[in-house]
Parts: sequence; structure tokens; C-alpha cells
Amino acid sequence: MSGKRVTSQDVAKAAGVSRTTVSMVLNNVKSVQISDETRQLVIKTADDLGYVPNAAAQALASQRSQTIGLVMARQSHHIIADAFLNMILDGMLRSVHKHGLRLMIEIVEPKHQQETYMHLARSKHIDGLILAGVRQDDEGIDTLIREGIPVVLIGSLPESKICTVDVDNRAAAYMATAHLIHLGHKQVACITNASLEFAAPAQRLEGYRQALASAGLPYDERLVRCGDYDIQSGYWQMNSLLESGVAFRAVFVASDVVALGAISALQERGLSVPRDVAVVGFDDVPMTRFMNPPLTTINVPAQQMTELACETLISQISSGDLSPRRLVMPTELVVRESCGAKPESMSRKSNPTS
Amino acid sequence: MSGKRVTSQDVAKAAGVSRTTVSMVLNNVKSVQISDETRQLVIKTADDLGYVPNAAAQALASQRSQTIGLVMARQSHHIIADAFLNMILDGMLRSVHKHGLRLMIEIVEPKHQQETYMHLARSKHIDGLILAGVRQDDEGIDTLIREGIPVVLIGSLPESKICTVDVDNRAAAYMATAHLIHLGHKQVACITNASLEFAAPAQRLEGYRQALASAGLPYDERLVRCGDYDIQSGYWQMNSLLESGVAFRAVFVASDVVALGAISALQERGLSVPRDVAVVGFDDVPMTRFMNPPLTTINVPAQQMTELACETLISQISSGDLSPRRLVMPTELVVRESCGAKPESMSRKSNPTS
DNA sequence: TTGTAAGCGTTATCAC
DNA sequence: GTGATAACGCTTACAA
Repeated sequence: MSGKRVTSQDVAKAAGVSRTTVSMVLNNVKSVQISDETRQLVIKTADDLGYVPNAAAQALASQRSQTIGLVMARQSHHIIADAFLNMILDGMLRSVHKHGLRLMIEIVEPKHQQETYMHLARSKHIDGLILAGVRQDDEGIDTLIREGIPVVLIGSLPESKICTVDVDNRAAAYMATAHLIHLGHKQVACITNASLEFAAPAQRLEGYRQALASAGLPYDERLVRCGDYDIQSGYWQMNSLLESGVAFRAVFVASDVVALGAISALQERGLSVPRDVAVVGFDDVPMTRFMNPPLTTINVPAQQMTELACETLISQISSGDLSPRRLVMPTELVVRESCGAKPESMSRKSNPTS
Repeated sequence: MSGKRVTSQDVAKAAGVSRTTVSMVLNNVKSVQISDETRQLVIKTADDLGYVPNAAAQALASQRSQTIGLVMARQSHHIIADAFLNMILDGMLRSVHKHGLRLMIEIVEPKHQQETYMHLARSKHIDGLILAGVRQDDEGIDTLIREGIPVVLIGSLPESKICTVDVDNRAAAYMATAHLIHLGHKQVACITNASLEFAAPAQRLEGYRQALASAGLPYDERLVRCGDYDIQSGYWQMNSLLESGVAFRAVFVASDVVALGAISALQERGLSVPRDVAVVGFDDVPMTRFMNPPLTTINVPAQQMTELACETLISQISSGDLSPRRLVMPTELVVRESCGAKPESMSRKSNPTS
């Protein structure tokens, strides 16, 4: 039956001690000396009774919910196919587990973001927040720090005094574009990963422009499109590029997922990658090496970034020190076969995931 | 500064009413008549003060956390590339938002599952649970229902008296395999989506066998492999199949993600899909239509399943009626180009996601 | 070393 | 209609 719940009171009574002692023992408070005997007794009793502390009561009394929130600023349909978010989720799950915390997920429509996550924070449902994919003009973040709520951003926001973990998007995009240029391409198109209202896409576009500039190549707006995080957008934008009639033989797509759609559009028209057009992606999500052809891309250590973000957040929470830090993780170009430069033949897909 | 938090007490004082009244108004309790005047005053005051109820206190007093848990029985590295889980996540996020609830995510290693989610439930951190991907031998579930905790399973567990939402995996697999057979294939291999310790893979394998049987084709164990949810596993198992030397010209892969890996292995050896081997997948995740070639697969309405599971759970929670129901959603075969039967030429990828 | 008692911020049951 | 007053289950000074 759904028997009445066991409370710390019950444990105390059964063990013949007070609730305080039970609490002390179970929370491993070291500032108090408790005989090993009592300690064992309490633990055993709690175990026998199947005692599980009530989370709400614990949170109320201790002012800590032992839960952290992951807020993703995306429209719900983006979640479905966004492999990059998965990597973030995975990193979160790992860290959170390691620290015995819980994870609450929230997605906010890019429009009225602040409202939602502010609520989450203010209701004290969570002790801190990891934010991913916010827009450049998001003002909610400042409110968050003003209220002293621990927050770490995955990505970066030029103006804010907030902890961030990011890669150097500009430099990475530069590297990707330069790769294409070094291969001899003069007409390089670009499809960003998302609207320029987000920080990363803007930075990546900037890197693309700089690479063009330093190679003495002109920047042609007609060769640039903005993706929207998902496969479809890549498909559409590539078609738009193709239909514009402006010639190009290479394209830098600032997201692997978007690139998949773009390549599909190319192939549907009988165009071959890389023979007719070379493409380089961005993110290095797991499926890239299994694509046809395997995609040359920029590796972004998403899981490590996320774990780092988590660690940072957790230390913010426990130390109370919210001073901003900007952590930048390294990226690297992973050459596969979508640009024609076929690397060594047999090493592909050979290393186990574990 | 991090000013002191506003409590219902503060609102009451500022509005010149009692805490009870504040609570009544804000929670829209209809069993009590409150003057419209007072009502407005309270609402306005709360708003002006920026009052947000403390979630822990609310949960403690009301015995409801307004949070539901999503438990995914997968190893953490599976999350990364499992497009199917994303569809589930998306469905969850939608429903949960619609009802003003929160979502807590937990993943459990297939081994000691019960422990983890039992804890989540017993600590009352959540009001109910959605379970995805549990093994056939999971015993935790029975404990859950015995304790009266609302649970809905996405998938099915033959033995349990629990609410489930699933597709008819056996029938769908039968349909997929039969499609291959009707195309004239006599030697059809199979790679399951995961180990047979999980329910769905076992059922799908069964459907495959039945299709073979009713076509009078022999079941050859050497043509069967078990995937493990991710792309890599498809790649490896296909290689294993290829290396076994047993001939086959078609393969039913019980997961699109696994199929991607399998196709990649085929193509890496210079084999063409569908010319050399036809393949049909399972799930119809978003990327399938963008694969090269576009994958013929079984459509599983994952989002709707999840939303339905959520609705069911929510009504369990509010009604207290936990009587088991088994909901089965329809599947359908989506013919694309990976089996050689090229469908109509231009309709592909044309419908917007929204 | 252990126990007492005062919160933590709500909700909910009553009288008024 | 509205306002005291108990719970709710736990943490944590402080006292013994």
C-alpha cells in the first residue's frame, strides 16, 4: 500500500535519538562529534525504515534545492534535431550526477526569455543556472546577476559581466574558411548556423569575412545566408543560394546540422560534394564522420565545455563568489572528405566512443 | 543588491490583508468568495513587489512539486546521438510547458536503475514519472506502482500493470521487413536497435522473423546483429555482417540512427545503397529525409506519444486514478530511396516543419 | 555528545 | 469574505 511516509522523526524515535542527531548523521556534518555507535545505529535504522528525506522540506530549511537548471534558448522544434544541444545535455547530465545534484530543464522561446528563467530562479527552485544559446540582446541576464543568482553562460555575450564558457568562434570560422581558400577556392559562400541576433553566428560570420579579407577576396553579400539551427534551414538556404545564380564552388556552413541539409539540397540537384562544391561544417557532432561524404568540420569540445560550465557554476554556488570569468576552449579543424582533400584512408571511425 | 526576498507576508502587509487572502487570490481558489476589489489589489501589490512564491515552501505545504520527471534508461554516451530521445524530450517540453509544470531529467545506467529513480520519487521531488527505455527485467517499476507513484512508460513491458504508450513494434517491423521481401529480396539481414534485454528490440526482431516466416523464408541467425542505440554500433555491426561472408542484399535496421552507421560502413566499402543493398530503418527521425540516400523507414509518432504519455501522467496525478492503460499509436511505412523504389520525384523535403 | 526549539514560506482549516 | 493558527518535514543555532 502507499503507506505513510517515513520522516526523520520516525527514524529518531526508532533509533532512540533526536531528530537533530539523525539530521547530523545523515548529512555528515563534521562540526559535531557523534559516537560511531550512534552513527551506525542511525544509518542502519534509516535504511531499515527506507527513509528518504523530503526534498521540499530540505530545500525550505536549508535554502538550497540541490538542483541546477539548464535553460536553452531555442524554439521547441529546434530541440528535435539539434545534435549540438545533445552534447550539452550529455555534459550536464554527467557533471550533475557526479555532484549528486538534480537537473531541471527549461526551454525558452527566444522572444520573452527573461521572464521564464527569472521565474525559475526567483522561485528558488534551482540554486543556479546554465544558459545556452541566448540572444545578444537578452537583458534578463543582467537582472540575474544583479539579484545574485549564480549563472554560467555557454557561449558569450560581449557586454555582460558574467561567467562564460565558449570557443573562439571568430578564429574557428576563420580557420574553416581559410582551409577552403587554401584549397584554391575563390568563391566561397557561407550559411550561418542561425540568425545574427545570436552571438555565435555573428562571430562566425565575422571570421568568415576576415578570412576572405586577408586572402584579398571580396565579400559578396549575395553569397551569404542565415541558417536557423535545424536541418531544414540548411536545405532551404542552400536552395536559395543555388537559385540566386551567383556562382560558388565552396561553402562554409557554421553548423554541422545545417550543413547536412545544405548537402542534401546539393545532392538532390545532382551536384556532388566535394567535386562540385566543397563544404566545411562546424561543431563536429557525432554523425559528421558517418555522413556521405564524411564532413570536414571544426571540432568544438561541447561536452568538456559543458562540464566546465557546470563545475564553475557549482563552485559559484558553494563559494558565493560570482566574479565573472571568461573561459575559452580550443577548437581544431578536422579534415575529412567533404572538401576533396581525402585524408589517410583507413583510420576513419576506428576509435571506440568510450 | 541581492535584496531580501519578497514573501507572501510582505504582500499581505502591503496590501493590508492576510496571508491567507493572498494565497487564495494568487492560487485562484474558487471555493471562497473574495471581493473583486481585494482581488485586484492583491494581484497588483504582488506584481509591484515582484513577488514569486517559494517553490520549496509551496511543495512542502501542498504536497505537490509541480514537477515531473523524465527518466531515460540509457548510458550517458547514448544521449549524444540518439535522435529518438530528442523527439521524446521535445514532446515532454511541450506538454510540461502547456500545463505550467517543470521538468526534471534523470538518466539511469541500465544496471541499477530502480535505485535512482526510486529516490527521485520517494524524495517527493517530483509528482510523477515518465520512463523511457527501460529493460525488460526492470523490477523498480513494480515498486513504484506499489507505492502509488504515478508512472507512465514510453514503450511497453509485457508483465507490468502500468500505463504504457507505445507503438506496435512487432507489426511495424513486420511491415518493414515485408516491404523488403515484396521488393524481391530473399536474403534479408537485420540489425536491431539495441540489446534484446530491452523490450522494443526484442519485439522488432520478432516482427522481422514473422515476416520472414510468412514469406516462407528461412531465419538465419548469421544474418542478425544487435545494435546499441548509437551510430557507431550500426557501423560496427554492419562490418561484422559484411565480414561474416554470408550474402545478403537487403537489411532491416531497427533504428534510423543505427542505420546511418550501417550505411556508412556499406559506403565505405564502395557498396551502394540501394543498388547493392537495400535498407529500411525505424523511427523516422528528422534527418532521415536528408540522408544520402534518403532513408525508407517506419514513422513513429514520438512527439505525440510523449505528449500523450504526459497528458496521461498529469491526469493520473490530479485524479489519483492509477489504473493501467495500454495506449498504442499507429506507425506507417515511409518509402524514400534507400530500397530502390524511388517515389515521386519532387515532393521531398517540401513541407515546412511548423 | 545529544537534545530543545525556533524558524523556513506556503497552504488549508477553521472560527469570526 | 477575511484572518488567525496549525501543519508540512527538515536544518541549525543554542542549550544541556
